[in-house]
Amino acid sequence: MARTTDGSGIPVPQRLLAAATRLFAERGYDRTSVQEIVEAAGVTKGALYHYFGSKDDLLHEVYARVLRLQQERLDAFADADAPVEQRLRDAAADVVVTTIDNLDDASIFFRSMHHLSPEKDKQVRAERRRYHERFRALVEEGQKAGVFSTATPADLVVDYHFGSVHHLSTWYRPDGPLTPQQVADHLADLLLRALRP
Amino acid sequence: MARTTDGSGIPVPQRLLAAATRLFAERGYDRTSVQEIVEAAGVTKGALYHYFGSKDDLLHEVYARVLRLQQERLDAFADADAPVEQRLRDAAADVVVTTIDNLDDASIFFRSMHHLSPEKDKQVRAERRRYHERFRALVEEGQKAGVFSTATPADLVVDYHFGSVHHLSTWYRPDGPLTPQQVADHLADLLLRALRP
DNA sequence: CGCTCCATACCGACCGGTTAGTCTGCCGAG
DNA sequence: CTCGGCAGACTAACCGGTCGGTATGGAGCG
Repeated sequence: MARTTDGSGIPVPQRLLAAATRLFAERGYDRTSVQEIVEAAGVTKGALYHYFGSKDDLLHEVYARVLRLQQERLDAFADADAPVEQRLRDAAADVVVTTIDNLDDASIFFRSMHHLSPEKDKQVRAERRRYHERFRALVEEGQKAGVFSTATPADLVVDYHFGSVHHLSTWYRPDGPLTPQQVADHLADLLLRALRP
Repeated sequence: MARTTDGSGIPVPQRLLAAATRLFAERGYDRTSVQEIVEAAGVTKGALYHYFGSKDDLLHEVYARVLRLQQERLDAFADADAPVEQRLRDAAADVVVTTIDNLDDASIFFRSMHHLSPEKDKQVRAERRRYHERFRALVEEGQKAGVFSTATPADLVVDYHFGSVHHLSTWYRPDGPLTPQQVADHLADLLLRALRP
């Protein structure tokens, strides 16, 4: 049996990341001590600093994972072979479902950006920008094709929708009346309805 | 010359609140030390703890101010003598303008709620709820009157719009191409367009 | 008018406690 | 024997909050 696992069979780095994610979402980055993270992961500081350069690194890893996941999904929907209305609707709904499925990541994402070191912050912003622009391109495509209204600049439309995604971690509760898919359908519908010519 | 002012003529408690607001928005609540606040306000800790019970109290004051302001404005627009479409549009646009005019407060508001003590958090949540429900009532009124679509539950519509307001502090820059009023008109327009039957 | 006295406003050294990060060394696998 | 993987005691830097002390303006009184 390798030393890198305990009874759970999950490697130490991933256990640390999972514990950090949960705690960051629960109490916030600054209110979570390194000691708490390692205790939750069942190791000690030595292990943490063996795999990660700093507490900040841990946060950055959370961001990197979320960004990679969302970008991949958006690309898949945007590249699909379907009318632009359908592709936008699918992408808009998917980001909602994915966000709800990873609400911890989402609340960390939007609440703790300012805790990243300047260089990591720059990197994260660059990746977010890529994501935003891919989404905007979808809106612009529909506008040029005449199926979406041009009354509102595409940038604003994208920020409008992401605002609601951003906001999810504030109000969505898994034990509420709506399933993630239902919320996603409603929010995507609102977006598409706002874009009707 | 009274001791409660320096050359600026602004009383100490307000100077402390202003300094705290700026610093909380800039670096976050936990990253702002009490020492930094009192230095920025040109006083010492003795003065701060003379007027405020704790650092937490300072944060609570920021929340109280924002909530009072927004609630007053919403009530005024909602009680106006105009068609419901107009009242909702005005209220939706106004909250955007007011938020942009106080972007520091806004970023603190949505990023630092979890730093409030449980009782203060409860109080703030209760006031937010009142605000949310007043807004929702407007949407429901329009839905019952048949001027708004009933495809989406009113609660979700409200969360959708507030998501975009919430999001403003992330992307809006005063030196950008759009004035606060233009952004507000666009966002209110998106809301009303999404609500077309 | 002048003197006393006190509430208010504020100062700043200090305290107990916490924190991120370091470092030395053990341990078991290959 | 060696080396990655980890333990855990340790440190230096803060941090929020306290507290005894000081200065000032005005109220009350003779």
